Amino acid sequence: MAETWQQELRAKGYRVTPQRQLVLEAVTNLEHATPEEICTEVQRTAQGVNISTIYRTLELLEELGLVRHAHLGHGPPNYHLAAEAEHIHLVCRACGRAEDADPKAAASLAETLHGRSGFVTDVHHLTVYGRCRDCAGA
Amino acid sequence: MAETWQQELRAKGYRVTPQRQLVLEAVTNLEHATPEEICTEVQRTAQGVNISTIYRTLELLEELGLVRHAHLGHGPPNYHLAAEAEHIHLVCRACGRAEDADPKAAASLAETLHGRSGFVTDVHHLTVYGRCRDCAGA
DNA sequence: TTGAGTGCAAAGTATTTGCATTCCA
DNA sequence: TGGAATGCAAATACTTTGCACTCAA
Repeated sequence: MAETWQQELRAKGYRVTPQRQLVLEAVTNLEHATPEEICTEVQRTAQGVNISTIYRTLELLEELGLVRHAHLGHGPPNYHLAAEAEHIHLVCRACGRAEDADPKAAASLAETLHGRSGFVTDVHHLTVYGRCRDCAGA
Repeated sequence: MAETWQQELRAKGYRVTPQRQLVLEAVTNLEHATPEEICTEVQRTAQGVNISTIYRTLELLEELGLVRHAHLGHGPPNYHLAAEAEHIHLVCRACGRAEDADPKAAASLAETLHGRSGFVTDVHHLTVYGRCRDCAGA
């Protein structure tokens, strides 16, 4: 059976703390959330947890490959589980809403870039700006 | 002959100021620059210009469609002339460097997204994260 | 026991805003 | 001249850091 993330943490000399467990749970439950939102979620269970711990933990979890983040426009980054189904983000510049899309749409892009520049695309980090159907129609 | 941007400004009730001219010149010369860098460039000519004017001016110029911006990672956004040859940005998550690529690579992506969700992709705002040839090899 | 992890407060970076003053039209 | 634009300073948003204390191993 696969190694748990707790075991992986310990194996690398890190410690398993309640804060880390809560942050990972929050990322799992919220699916897409900013550090601030994750903090709020974590504090529902443990109100003492500080926002700086959230930042430090997210950095660690990302380093371990458990979570990923994407930049959806001007604001803070958006975290989600790495294990979640991969997807790309479509952000509407008019109404600001974000929707998810199938990463297959970017397959040809990734292939082309790799062929031309040797660039290896991180598809689940892809954010596409534009106008959603509603705003494009207007 | 085409309307100049100065005429366009006046026609919309805005004023043509030295600051606005300098900001547009800076964006033109620097090609890719953050608000901070644009401010520094502008101040080489007019040292009194304030950073807040840079932000306000960039917002205006973008609204007029003269400049565009893209988010290249964590830092501040990156401005360039809208008239510049369109391109997409490839940002390496390992070394942090950004390179430009042909927007044609994203044509199929844009087409797919439009077909499936009606989303109109803003191709020149596209930033692709991943690993550049050098870092991918390592 | 001990040093990695945390909370807290302060600092840092990026951006926005209120307001008195300036200057384009 | 009148009001849009600017400079300045303060405020805001997001994130990082230093340090003393805590607790997982």
